[in-house]
Amino acid sequence: MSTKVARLSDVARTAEVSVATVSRFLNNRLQLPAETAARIRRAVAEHEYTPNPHARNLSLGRSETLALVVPDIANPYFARLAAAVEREAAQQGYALTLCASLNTLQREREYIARLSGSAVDGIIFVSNHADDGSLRDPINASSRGVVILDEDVAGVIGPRVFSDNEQGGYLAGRHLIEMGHRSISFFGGPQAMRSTEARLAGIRRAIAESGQDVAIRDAFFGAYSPEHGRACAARFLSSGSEATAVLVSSDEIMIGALEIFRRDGIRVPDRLSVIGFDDIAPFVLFDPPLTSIRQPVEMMGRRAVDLLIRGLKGEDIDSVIEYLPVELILRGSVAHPAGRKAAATKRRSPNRGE
Amino acid sequence: MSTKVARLSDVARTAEVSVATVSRFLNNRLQLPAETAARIRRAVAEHEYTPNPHARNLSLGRSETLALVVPDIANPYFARLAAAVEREAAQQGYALTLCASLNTLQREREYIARLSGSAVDGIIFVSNHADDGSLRDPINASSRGVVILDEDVAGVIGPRVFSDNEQGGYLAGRHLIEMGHRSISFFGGPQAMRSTEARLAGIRRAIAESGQDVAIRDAFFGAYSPEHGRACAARFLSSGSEATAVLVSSDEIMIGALEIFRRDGIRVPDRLSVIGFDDIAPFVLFDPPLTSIRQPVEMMGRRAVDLLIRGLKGEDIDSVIEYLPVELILRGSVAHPAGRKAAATKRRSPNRGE
DNA sequence: AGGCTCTTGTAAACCGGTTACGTAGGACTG
DNA sequence: CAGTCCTACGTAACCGGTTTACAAGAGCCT
Repeated sequence: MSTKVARLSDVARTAEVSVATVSRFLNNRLQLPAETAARIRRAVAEHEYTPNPHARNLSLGRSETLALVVPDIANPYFARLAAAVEREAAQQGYALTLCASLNTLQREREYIARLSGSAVDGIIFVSNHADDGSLRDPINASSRGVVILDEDVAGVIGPRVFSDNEQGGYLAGRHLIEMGHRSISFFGGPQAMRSTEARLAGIRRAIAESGQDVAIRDAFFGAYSPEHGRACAARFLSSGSEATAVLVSSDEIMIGALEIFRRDGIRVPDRLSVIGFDDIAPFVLFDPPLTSIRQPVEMMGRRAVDLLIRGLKGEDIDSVIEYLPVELILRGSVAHPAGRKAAATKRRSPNRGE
Repeated sequence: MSTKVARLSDVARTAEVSVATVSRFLNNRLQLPAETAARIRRAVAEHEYTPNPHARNLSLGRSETLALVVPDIANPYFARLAAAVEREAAQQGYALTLCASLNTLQREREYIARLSGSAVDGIIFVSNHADDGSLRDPINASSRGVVILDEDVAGVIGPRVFSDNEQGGYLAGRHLIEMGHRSISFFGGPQAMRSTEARLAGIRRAIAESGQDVAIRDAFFGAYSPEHGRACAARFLSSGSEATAVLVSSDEIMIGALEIFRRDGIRVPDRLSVIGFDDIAPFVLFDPPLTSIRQPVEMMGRRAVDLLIRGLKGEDIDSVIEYLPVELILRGSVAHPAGRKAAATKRRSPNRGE
């Protein structure tokens, strides 16, 4: 066991050629006669040579590494996103550096600054709150490729990948209206965020399209968190809302809201219908199984990586915006509103609403 | 906006000193008279200089980066672990590279090999299956620091951090026995794994300690996956098992098992008591809320990082093994076995078993 | 004045790759 | 036979930091 790890020059000496020859040969930038090639290969094997990545990075000016900035990987939604990103990155030969921003502007900016240096080749940026502009500038100043994923950061020049939130709101709204609801509540994310606005707009489109007299009552906005969900539910109940159904804008909010509804004995869907958004948590096993809009999380992760890498390779992707398709998963948490006929309460999804 | 990013030599020239002076000054390895220091600081600011990380890494031979090898980040258990690891690493000034092994030996070995080069300073290794020895050798050959986390890899020389699985099995077993169960089933993880063996041993200890005549019936072993959970439940049911309670060895297995139990109308806990392990999923909201052994996931992640970094700093940590304390969270999925008195069916945890 | 130690700084050698440019020798060409 | 091309490599200049070895001048002592 040698104490020292082999360098390129060791291999070159053993193979009796120059370092340039070895380097170019190993990087397939040079054809060599079989005999020389064999000598090099033998020397590589003998020394158990692997190129030093730091040297390689410095020399090439890149590291074949991407960074993912995400509010919190413990959150199952971001965990899934991260898994998809990692998979696609690995497949394309890139490593992935994970950066948890904990949803604070300060840490987001820190990461942007650090990564912009040239620690990584590109950045996938997922934020979870409205930007006051102090994110836009550092991102645009970054010399690296950046793709915005999942939630918009206004004013950033560069590609974006979202799920089709508007369509999600629309599908949810249409379903509720079809089921007979005429007064719908909305437990939303932060008010200033695009995802929130888009989902609300989708509900409105569904309402307009239905031609029915449907009202959105008690729309609450706040963080994508169980706390906010609890607060929504509490305010909803104490307001004596007349809404018969509620669209809950994320799994996290849902978890908090259900806790309160359950505590207060609000039966779902008998007394109140609920429809979720994200569909990451094992909602099949909830009581009742939750009808939900499913976000195309895997696809989002993969598309973001793919775009980023294409950008690194020189393609012009700055103006790409993608809206990936959501899906309505029918389970048991939406029924006809109380007081109406309870026929056909149970329906099954044609796709895979287990 | 300069097209070129500033280098150390640019700063040096502007400050009218040599690069060495700037470098040492910036790394606090040199006291300078106020006037010179100010000149350098001014030059740094003017050029918006940040050291090139690749060059720094090459020169220093380290990258202040750790790697986390984990079967699958989409799995909430590993997601939580990853979050804890990232947080602690960030706090100590290290970046984190994420590597998903997808639980395949091949990818695990690939990662070990790649990372051993010197891409990262240290590795936290989490596997999820029994090793046939082909992991042990590359890990031991690695020039980097490695800490084994969560699941043992036999024969590896180095520090380890586990949860106290034996104690988890014991707490679960004791609880079931106290509730009156005399025939207990075990839906385990892979048979050859330490975590599985330890949990089983814990149940046995509880049985021995109780002095009662308690039997472990229908112990099934397999992957930590919903599929395995479904299979366990199906075999359990078709075998007409006499067990009145089952210890389910992970959230994932639980999710699969509950699916089958629910489908077949097995009421929990009336007909069958279940107790989980991990307690990551939002089991509070399940029907019924699940009693579970909670693993100290955050602590595990942080301890692993802390150990690793201490090792990198030269401390001798090779023989450290830590077993972090688990906790029994009482909720509603364990009752007295059918046929017995149903008194005191509901109990609350003294800690925080909400 | 000569010899010391500090202070402040420099020049140059690393770290370990990649690559632009060059060249020696043989084959082919007109 | 000179000119040209191709093969098969070698030399040395990068990439951008850190650090060792060393020096010039200042202050101080004897």
